[in-house]
Amino acid sequence: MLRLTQSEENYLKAIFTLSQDTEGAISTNELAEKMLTKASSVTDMLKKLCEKELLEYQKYQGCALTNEGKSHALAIIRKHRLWETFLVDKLSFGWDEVHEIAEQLEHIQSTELTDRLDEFLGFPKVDPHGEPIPGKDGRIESVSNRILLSESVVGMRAIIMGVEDDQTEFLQYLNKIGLHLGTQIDILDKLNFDGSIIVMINDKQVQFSITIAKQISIKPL
Amino acid sequence: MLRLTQSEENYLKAIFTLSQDTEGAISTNELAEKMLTKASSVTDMLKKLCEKELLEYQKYQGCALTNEGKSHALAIIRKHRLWETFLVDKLSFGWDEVHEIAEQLEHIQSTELTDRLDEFLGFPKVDPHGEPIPGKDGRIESVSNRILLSESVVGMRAIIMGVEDDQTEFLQYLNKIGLHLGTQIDILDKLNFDGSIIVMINDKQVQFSITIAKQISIKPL
DNA sequence: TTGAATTTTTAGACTAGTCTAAAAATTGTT
DNA sequence: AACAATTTTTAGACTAGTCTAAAAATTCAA
Repeated sequence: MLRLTQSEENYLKAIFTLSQDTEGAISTNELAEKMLTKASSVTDMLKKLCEKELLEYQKYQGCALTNEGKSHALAIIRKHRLWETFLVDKLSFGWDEVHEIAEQLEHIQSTELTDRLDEFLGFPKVDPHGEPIPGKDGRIESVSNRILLSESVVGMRAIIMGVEDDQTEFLQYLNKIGLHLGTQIDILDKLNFDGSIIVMINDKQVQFSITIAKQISIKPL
Repeated sequence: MLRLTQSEENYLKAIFTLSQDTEGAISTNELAEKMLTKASSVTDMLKKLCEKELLEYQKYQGCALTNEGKSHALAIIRKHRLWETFLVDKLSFGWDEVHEIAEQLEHIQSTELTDRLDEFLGFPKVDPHGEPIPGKDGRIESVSNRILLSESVVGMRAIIMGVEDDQTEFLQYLNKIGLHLGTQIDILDKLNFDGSIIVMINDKQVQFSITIAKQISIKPL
């Protein structure tokens, strides 16, 4: 397998995740924003990754991962989520403390290590934030009837199934209001003018902005 | 604490280990050989590390770590040895399979992670090769009456206490002849002309060159 | 459908780390 | 103490990844 730099790996991962909720090609600017870098840097990297056949790229037309590129991205995501699971399950870190460390650990090169870690953890299906962990073969087991909190309807009762993992402060906030994986919630109301959602959590009312509601996934009961 | 690149960390570690068995300053060439690089590259790096006050360096006079530099080096060695212990104890790797992976893991930046790993492993005192693991504070507990096999005398009976960890093939060879930590050996003979040592291991006679004998440490019984 | 706004690319520069080749300093030997 | 051998440094170049500023392409709106 092609050996990649950390930077190349980070680009692949970013393109993959952006592709998850975007139809068609990913634009240079979109990617630059995600990578906290400049469009010109992105262009350079796209040329290089295209050269290596990890993605398709045509000037001014954005990019899309090839199968090769996708499987690289999935391998990195697999490592990231396995390491997060290790940190929480074995080293007792909080779910809000592991993202940064996993960002480093995901670049460790050794398939053997990854697979043994997977086994050591008991082949977990999801990471501490509820995100599915891709298998050895890169397959992600589809998670049943999950929707975003932003797509819920008033009156619904649901279970918290997953949250975005990349903002420490967001996770700390969830901790503070007592929201964890498996927590039961009731959708009390939605405000039409700004999309805010009012939710009952452990007998307390909490209001989520639409931005937050898009970062939480739930399973309706 | 000062943030260092992987390359800078590798130089510090190399200088530290070379200093262990060399009196006075480490020469540029010596370091270049250890780092598998050119003397000119070493000179550049020494200037940079001197600038950062991690070592003392004067043109043509070699270098020596400052206390700051030493404690950085010890922190990296601590991480390396803890990760090796993790790989062998928890993920069932062989002692001959872990060096390369630990070379990557030793650069993960998180003191919290290191200390929790230490705890998870039960605060081990030595790694799978018998090398002592520096503590949080950088202190290495002195290992009692260990000598190099090369310094043994004929007729001596001893226990294997440690081996160099950085050559996979050497470790595989030791596996093959049934030599592990704790194995008992008898020194049968030493050949004056080349320094070879003939040893009895599990009722089998084995001959070690002086080069090998310097990479094995023992405790006389 | 054309001109303005936006997006994207190019050109050129910078840093970190490395290299080769040549110059300079040190060391060793007589 | 002087010269030869060795070691070390300097000078200049290269790659990867990034940046700024300017040019080019695309998109959008009147």
